[in-house]
Amino acid sequence: MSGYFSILSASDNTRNCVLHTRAGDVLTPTFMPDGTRGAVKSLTPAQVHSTGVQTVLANTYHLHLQPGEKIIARLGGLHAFTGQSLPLLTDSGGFQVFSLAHINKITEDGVTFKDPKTGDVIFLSPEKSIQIQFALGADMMVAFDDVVALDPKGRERTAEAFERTHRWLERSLAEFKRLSKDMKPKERPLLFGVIQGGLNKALRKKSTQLVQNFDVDGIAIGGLSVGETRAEMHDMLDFLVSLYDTQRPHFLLGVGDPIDMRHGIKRGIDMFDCVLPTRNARHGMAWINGDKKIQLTNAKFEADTSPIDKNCDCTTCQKGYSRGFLRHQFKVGEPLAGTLVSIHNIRYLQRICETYRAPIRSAKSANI
RNA sequence: GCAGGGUUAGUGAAGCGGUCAAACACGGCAGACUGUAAAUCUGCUGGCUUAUGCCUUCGUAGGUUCGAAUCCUACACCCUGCA
Repeated sequence: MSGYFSILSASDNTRNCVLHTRAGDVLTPTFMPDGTRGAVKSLTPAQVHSTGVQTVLANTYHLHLQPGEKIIARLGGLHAFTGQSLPLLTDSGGFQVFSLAHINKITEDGVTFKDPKTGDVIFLSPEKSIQIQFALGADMMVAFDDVVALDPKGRERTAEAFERTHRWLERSLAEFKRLSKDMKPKERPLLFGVIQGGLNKALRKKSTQLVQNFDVDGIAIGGLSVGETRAEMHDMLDFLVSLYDTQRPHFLLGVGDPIDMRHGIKRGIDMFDCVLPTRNARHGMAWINGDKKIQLTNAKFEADTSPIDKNCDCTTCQKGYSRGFLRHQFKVGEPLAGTLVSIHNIRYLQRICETYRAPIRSAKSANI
């Protein structure tokens, strides 16, 4: 924790900070799109950049499986490989333990996966995950955690996953320190530990304290947006806000609905990542002013000449692509439609973050 | 001209006496999607209406039968051989 994180201002629990990564500074609050396999689906790095995004995610599990970190390292590391100069954050693969749950075995040592496509059996552990993330060349990393669903079956495992996540964090951090010990402070990546505990507040509180007792650079909140109701998620964010170490960044994993982001930002969250803006874009959904959603594939847009949102400053809306055009491209299966709406949706989320950044800064400078 | 095959809902295509308003696919309409096994998945898709209801449909017109998309006859159109 040596000067990599600066708080510019804070108003109530909404924060305006700068995260200094080895690949550049990131202003928060910020939304980071998911480029799971090395690309934000359907977008070029330049298109991603056009949305004002400052960081892109990639996934340890998926890239390990294909093409493998050795190939990526040979191709120059994640930045050169993906053509993305922005700071890159890799997720640990912990979420895949959860999302691919029916094809894995979890032991204390780690997790055994079977690739649903190739049948390849692979093993992931806290050490392995960190090693892969180093090999990939990530600027920010996430410790390998144990995520559980919030359905009845998952809830039975909440305590177990909670405890294991902390044991795994200890191992993740040890491996992280081992692999970064020869790096200069400004050259080393940042590591986020993950809070778990399901919807159990006592466990969540304990988890927050335990994770923050470790020498991790950032706090990630995991295990939310995995099937709970919006009220349950918001309630947990309300509960956690007073428990965070304010001197470290707070990263809410997997949340990217506008309403949830606004709720999170007001409760101390600095960073978000989510597949929602891009996945839903490919499925024809666009957010418009007021956090409302429109389904561009709907017949009513057939002859609609207006852009997705006339108040939007994204390149898709600025270039005047009409709803009617986008609907047509969706109906004929043209990938361009998903691309154009992905740009719009990511920009929409990024603009939400900017609206929470700007007022705080201007308020502060006004006070000065 | 002769012989054979075919004509089914928006399209393609099953069905070959009752359990057929008619499989399935596509198309159409709508919904879902929150650390991406996701350009995916789900529902509806003759009409009226929402009921274990009625009505109209399987090229056209007749017929057989308690009952026909399914059998018979004629006609129309299409395809393939032989002339």
